[in-house]
Amino acid sequence: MLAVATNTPSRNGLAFDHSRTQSVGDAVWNGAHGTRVVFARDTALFWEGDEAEFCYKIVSGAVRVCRLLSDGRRQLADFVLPGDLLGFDASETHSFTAEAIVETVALRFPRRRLDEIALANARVGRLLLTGICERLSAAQDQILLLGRKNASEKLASFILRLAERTGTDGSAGEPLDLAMTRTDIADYLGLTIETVSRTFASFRRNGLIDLPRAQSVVITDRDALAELAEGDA
Amino acid sequence: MLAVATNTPSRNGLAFDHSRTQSVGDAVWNGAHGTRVVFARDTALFWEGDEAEFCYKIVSGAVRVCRLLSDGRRQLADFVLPGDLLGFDASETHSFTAEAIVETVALRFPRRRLDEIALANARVGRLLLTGICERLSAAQDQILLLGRKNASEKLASFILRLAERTGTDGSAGEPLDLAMTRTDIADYLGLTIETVSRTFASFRRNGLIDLPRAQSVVITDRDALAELAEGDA
DNA sequence: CGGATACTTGAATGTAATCAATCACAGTGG
DNA sequence: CCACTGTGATTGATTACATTCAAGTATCCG
Repeated sequence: MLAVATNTPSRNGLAFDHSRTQSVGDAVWNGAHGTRVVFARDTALFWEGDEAEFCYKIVSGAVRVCRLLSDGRRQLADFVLPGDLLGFDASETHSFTAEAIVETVALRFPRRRLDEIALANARVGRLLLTGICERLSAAQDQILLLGRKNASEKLASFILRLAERTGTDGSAGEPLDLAMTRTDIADYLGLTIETVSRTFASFRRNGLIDLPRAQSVVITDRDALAELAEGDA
Repeated sequence: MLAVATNTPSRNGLAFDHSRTQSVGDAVWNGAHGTRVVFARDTALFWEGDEAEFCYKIVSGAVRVCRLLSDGRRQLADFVLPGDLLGFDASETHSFTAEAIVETVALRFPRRRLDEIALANARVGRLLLTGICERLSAAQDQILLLGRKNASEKLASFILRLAERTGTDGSAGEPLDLAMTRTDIADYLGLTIETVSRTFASFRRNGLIDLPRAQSVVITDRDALAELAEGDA
């Protein structure tokens, strides 16, 4: 399986090699079942309301799953990273828009065909089920975050979860590189860009993180961040 | 399949007969695969952190899926109604607590056994996948609600969605009966009970709903509620 | 009827949003 | 080379919405 590097070096923090999150059943995804497709930065894999013709497994890059209210308010439901599944809507149309935030490679599967495969091979069906359960679990974490955490707790949770998902430790030697803009972070955490910026600044003043650049985070007090994230502080 | 009525008449709004939401594949759930279990009001089906030994399909009643922060803040991730699936965690332990909010009847399946069945019968696997996709879609709706809607929009969305899911039209002849307390509603919408109460009062003052009792909602201006819910107002 | 719980309402406070400048940086073109 | 432009990020001042704190009311159940 190819792991194509992003062509936007300044925003490649999420452009991991798929092998990093490889699961035991990945062999099932290879072969003739999926088509390898590439999306440039800021292009849509599909739009909300589109017929749900295809679903995807992300190989490299990063995707934002977002939805709009009619007056333009935007909420990101998820960042989808290599190894994750995308586009498995229960209905016939996609309920969210999916956009690449860096150049992204994905395996694309016609839903109809994947359905046939899953019916013929129950092991494939189980892989799908496991993948979707993981997205559901992530969604429930996000619900807790959005409903009951304050701005500091939200951002602390975000930083730690991103480090975990990307396999980056966030130390000075291996800073966490944010692929997404402050706008994306704000729309993910249910905040405004100003509040995100102020909270980053507050973390830096209090010695929790360092910010050599706006897109680069060095974790300097992981315990304090973890306490904040869990609401213990 | 039995449809056992709740024994708490004043809070039976969600105690539907399962047939109301019956899906074509329900026959698969019957037979020797699942054990029928009954949970009294305010008892847990399982706790966060429990080994995920069983999963469930709700037959009648209603369940709240909730999670706590260490200082006691609570967030409900979902209300699970008849026909819905529950407890399909990707990990070995449940990440949320599930509690019956009225007397609830469910079919209980050992995960291990269900896994075997799904591997042997791909149609069962597909039913599971469809059910989980529906929970994921509901979770993403909730993420938009929690992240970007204000108190009025949240409550309007809640009222309309509950009416839709329960098949109640909410008119004077068929009022919507709230099975859950203001505390549950507040913890579901990421608000306080006072704000929920004030918003109900405001809807009544403005002629959107009538509230003959605290647990009974009559929708008197569905269009206005719908505009609020979608952020158009 | 009495006690407990749930709900409602009021006043004050506080957190994050909004409105408004300014700064930093990258890319472009004179 | 350096002004010019556009975008993204930061910082400050003010406002607004929901929370918190505090009574008071209604409802349920023994």
